[in-house]
Amino acid sequence: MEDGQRMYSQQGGLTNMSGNVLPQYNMGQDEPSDQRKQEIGDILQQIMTITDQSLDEAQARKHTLNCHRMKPALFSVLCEIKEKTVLSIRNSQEEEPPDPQLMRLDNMLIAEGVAGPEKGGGSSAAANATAAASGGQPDSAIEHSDYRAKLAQIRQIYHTELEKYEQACNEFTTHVVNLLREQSRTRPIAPKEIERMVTIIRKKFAAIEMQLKQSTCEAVMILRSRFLDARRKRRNFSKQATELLNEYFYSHLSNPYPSEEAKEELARKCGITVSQVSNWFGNKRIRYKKNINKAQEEANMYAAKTAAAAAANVGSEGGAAGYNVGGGQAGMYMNLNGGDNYQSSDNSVGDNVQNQVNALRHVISQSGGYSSDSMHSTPASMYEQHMNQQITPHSRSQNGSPHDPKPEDSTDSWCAGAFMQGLDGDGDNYDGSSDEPGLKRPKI
DNA sequence: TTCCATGATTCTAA
DNA sequence: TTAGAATCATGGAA
Repeated sequence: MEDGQRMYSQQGGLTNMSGNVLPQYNMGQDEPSDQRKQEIGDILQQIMTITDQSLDEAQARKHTLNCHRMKPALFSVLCEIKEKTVLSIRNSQEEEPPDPQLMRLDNMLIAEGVAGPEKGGGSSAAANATAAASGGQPDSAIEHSDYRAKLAQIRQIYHTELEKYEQACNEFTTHVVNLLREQSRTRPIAPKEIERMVTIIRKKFAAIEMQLKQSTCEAVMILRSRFLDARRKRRNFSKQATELLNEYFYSHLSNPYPSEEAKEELARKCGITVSQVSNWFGNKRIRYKKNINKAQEEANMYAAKTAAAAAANVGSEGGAAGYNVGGGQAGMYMNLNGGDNYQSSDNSVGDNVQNQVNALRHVISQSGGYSSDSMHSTPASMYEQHMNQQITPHSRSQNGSPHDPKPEDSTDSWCAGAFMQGLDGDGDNYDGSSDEPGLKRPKI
């Protein structure tokens, strides 16, 4: 109230804090100046001591003050002072830009389908996420619905809490505004000051809102990692898929790097993604090298299996059917040498093709298909000759990846020479890869 | 419960 | 960009 006392100018008029003379309110021009001073001094004194009085006394005093004829003038002065103060505070608090962290949280919640419009939000986000992670696995639908349900639960909790928060914020703001308006009857409170108070309250509540959003984001992240993390949802490939992959691998043992087309074909046949095919071959190569003894057993098994399958196929179709082994797993295996399935991209011939050819020769000769001699006068013989010329260690795949194993070192890196000797028994190291695109094993 | 197989990921090098 | 290597994490058999 020191300020109030300073409001008196030495000239006897009311001044504001800047020392400007304030307008003379209806104080009665005929009253002596000393008396006016005395009255205002009394009012100020009463205001100063009002807090020392009992509640009843204060109420009575308040009423008296409210009815005092000088009250409006004094109130105006105090309002002006307050306005100046509030302005200075407000000027120091410029409009702040939106909190970037809050914006990030908002964006993420919208992207995840938790915030924003319900229509398709959570479910479509879940669908996209699961579709991306599942790679078309059959059980993805179950996990998708699970994920969707959990996401919907999070969404519901988030919206409930947000509603509570908004309600609490509004209630508290209304309460404070009403309180300030009530108080504005007895003390100068400018509307701008009330606005500022509302802003402060909302800012405080915004911190709570941020926590809510952050917690929700964390929950969504945990949900995603739990449901969509591929490692957690690893499933072994079907037996048939593994068989197909192994057949391809062991038939291309000297150069087990399927081209993109071959990968796509394998992926399609195995019901997995191209990435999974790539992963499988990556793992297979490294694990084959690490445990070559076991791998040899496996390779022998596949070679025998393939030869048997081919023999059965040829036998069932009669000798004239010859090399048409395009159907079935064995067919795929054999077709690697020039059939329809895998040859088109890299023209590589199966490493153990010699075994197969020998087996086929044996079976076909027994079934009267053709003799060893007859082969030399048929297109098959040309193919055979071609293959026999391909004794160069290994070919690179046709797509020419910079990391394709070089012919010189691929044998070493794969120990394929020794392994193929184990398979062939004749040390042929049969690769049969062709640099001539489009050379296909003709049907006999 | 333990151990092994296996699919996926990450990092590094070429 | 791809392959190799190491590693992680899970599934499944013993």
